[in-house]
Order: sequence, then C-alpha cells, then structure tokens
Amino acid sequence: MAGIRKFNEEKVLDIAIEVFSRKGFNATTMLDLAKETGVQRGSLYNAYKNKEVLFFKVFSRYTENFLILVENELQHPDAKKAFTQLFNTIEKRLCSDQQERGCFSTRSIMEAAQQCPDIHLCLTQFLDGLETIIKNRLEQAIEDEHFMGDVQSTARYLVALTRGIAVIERVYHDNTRISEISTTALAYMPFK
Amino acid sequence: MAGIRKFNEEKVLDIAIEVFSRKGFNATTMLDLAKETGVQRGSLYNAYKNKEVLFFKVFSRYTENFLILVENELQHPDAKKAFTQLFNTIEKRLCSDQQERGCFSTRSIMEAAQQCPDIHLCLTQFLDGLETIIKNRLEQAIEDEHFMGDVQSTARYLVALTRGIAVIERVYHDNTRISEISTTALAYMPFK
DNA sequence: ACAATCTTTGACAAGTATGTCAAAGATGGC
DNA sequence: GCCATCTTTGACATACTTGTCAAAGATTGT
Repeated sequence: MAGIRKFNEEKVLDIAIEVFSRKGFNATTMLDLAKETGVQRGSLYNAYKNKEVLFFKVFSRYTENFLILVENELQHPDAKKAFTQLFNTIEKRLCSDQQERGCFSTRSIMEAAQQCPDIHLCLTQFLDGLETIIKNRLEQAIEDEHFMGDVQSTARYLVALTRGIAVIERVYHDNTRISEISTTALAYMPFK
Repeated sequence: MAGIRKFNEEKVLDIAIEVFSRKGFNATTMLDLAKETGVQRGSLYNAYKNKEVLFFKVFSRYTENFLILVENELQHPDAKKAFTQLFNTIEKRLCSDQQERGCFSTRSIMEAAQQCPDIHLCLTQFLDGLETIIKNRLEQAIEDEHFMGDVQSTARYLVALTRGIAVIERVYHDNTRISEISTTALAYMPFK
C-alpha cells in the first residue's frame, strides 16, 4: 500500500476520549478534536467519515479497556475484597484527570446514544457486558460461600450503582464522597 | 402595567422540561422550544434573555416539584415502606413518558451544568437538598428504631443510587429492571 | 524512477443556531 | 380615548459546524 496515516491513531483516540468526556458529545466539535489532537479536521473526516463514526471508535476503545480492567480487578479470591478493589479502582480512574476517565460512559455517551442508534446499541452492550462480568464473579462467590443473595439482580444493582457514582463524581468532584458511597454499598451487601 | 404576556408560563416550562429531557441541553434549540410550546422564538428571548436562563428557570421548576414529591413520599411512618414508596414513585415518574420525568436531572442537567456555573450550582443544591431530606428521614428512622446504620453516608449512597437508576432507565427503558434494582438495594439496607 | 494509492491540507458550500432589533400589536391605567 | 409599557413578530446579522472536494504531498512495491 501507500500513503500511510501520519497520526498515531491510539493517541488520537485517547485524546478524543478525554475531550468527549470533558465537553460532552454535542459540545465537542471536530475543530476541537483537530486542535487538541493536532490532526487536521480534514484528516479526521478522511479517517473516520464523520463525527458519529469517530465517536463510535472512541467509545469502543474505551469500553474494551474498561471491561478488561473490571475483569482484572474482580480476580481477587475473596469476593468482598474483589469488589472493594474494583470500586477503589473505579474511584481512582474517575477522580484522576487522566486520559481514560470512567465518567465517559455516563454523560457523553448518553448524549450520543440518543442521536445515534448504533451508539445506543454499543452502550447497552457495554452495560450488559459489565453486568455479565459482575454476575460471573458473584456466581463464583456463591460457590465459594462468600456471598448469599440473588446474583442477577445484584449484578444489575451494582451496574446501576457504578453509573450513579460516575454522576456524583461529575457533579461534586469529591473522591471522599465516592469512596464513602461505595463503602456504604459494599457494607450493606450480604458478603461473608 | 400593560403588554401582558400571552403565553402560559407554567405550561411552557413544563413542555420545556419534556423537550430538554428528551433531547438534552445542547441538542435542544430555541426553535425546537418555540415549535413545541407554540411560543415564538423572539418571545422566548424576550421573556428569558437566552437559552441558559430559560434552562435555569426550567430546572428550578423541576427541582422544586421533585423535592416536594420526595418529602411527601417519605412521610410513611414505617421507614422501609417509606423508602420503598419513594423508589416506586420515582420509578413511575421515570418510566411514564409524562411531562416531568425524573431523568431530567441526569442527562440534560449535566450537559448544561458544564457550560454554565450557575446551573452547576443549582444542580449541587438540588442533590444536597435531596440528601438532606433523605438524611432527615433516616434520622427519624433511627429514633424509631427502624434503621441502624450511618445516616450521612447512607443518604449520600441513596442519592447516588437514584442517579444510577435514572441512567439505567434512560438506557434500557425497562421498568422491571428499575424496580429490581431498587428492591435489591432496599433489601440490603439495615432496616428493622 | 515510476505508478498506484492513500493521506494531508485548505478552501468551499450549505445548513443551522444564537441573539438583536425595530415595527407592530395588546393591554391597563388615567 | 390616549398614553405608557410591555409583548409579539419576523427579519437580520453573525457565527459556528458539518461535510465535501480537488490539489498537493507521502509512501510503498516493482
């Protein structure tokens, strides 16, 4: 082939994650992305067709990383410690102003999802994936006699809780509050 | 005086709540609002100065109603029933496509809050108000020996949970899931 | 070196949103 | 009836955003 892409796609997508997270889907313009990534607007259109497709790529990258992270954090053999570890990591990611913020899936996505059915589908698949990972870990916990409760509903409850925590972080920017919330929630859960 | 406003402000604000809820802050244009309310765009600018101020009015109206509702629902003398009642009502409001949807405070607000410090302040005050109402009810529950747990952190936890539920509703449009989540959460709480 | 192929670049067209304004229209008090 | 005051209305200017396109620039394989 020839005419190889000049920009580093991974870096561009990471910056785009950050920009979309900060400004939201609609408020982020292609010009914003061009400025912040250093890639010409025309190049972005050439590479990604349009804003929605670009966002789609960005979100896919984000979710893949996030789900892998969740799966890893839940590896700890003690169920309660596993979930505590997970929430601690989520908190860190939310509260550190780094490239990949956990809040990405909350504000920006919901804007985009409403305007683009494909993105909405991608969002439900992401949350379904999260639910499944959590459910699997809870089933293991049941086997280990580390947990007693309904696996399905608890998984959905925890997914909802992570969304709520992301919202709260976005509003208050206060990680004390976030850890307080997850600590309370985990304390109430029927772990053994 | 003279030159009285022709449109019914309450109706207009209620419609605006619905439109902002449905489309989000940025995606809602003044033209959208003009069309849906039947009020000319110029009249809206005359009455509210600009989009942000209009949104501010709309959100204020929404939060006032919502906090009153929460306070009422928590009146039930039995603490667990009081909170169950609250979540049931929130679920109904979320899932019925009526004028005042509970989700208003989630998506649209977060978009607006980021672009306007006044709205961000209004949002924190709303969540603080919600937290206070819940905290007061929990304190009562402690007195009644209906609840044992930390009042402050539990209130914040429940506020986060309501946000999470709103997000989930927005994504899945499935009220079975919503009631499953709140039922699970309430079952885990140390009510007596 | 050349051709084929893709990328980059900047200009362009079209559409859309915001906010302003002056003229016209109502309304209530005097 | 008349005036003062506010609202309504539609046009207007400005700015922004999206998406397209043709020309120029790079790169690889032969």
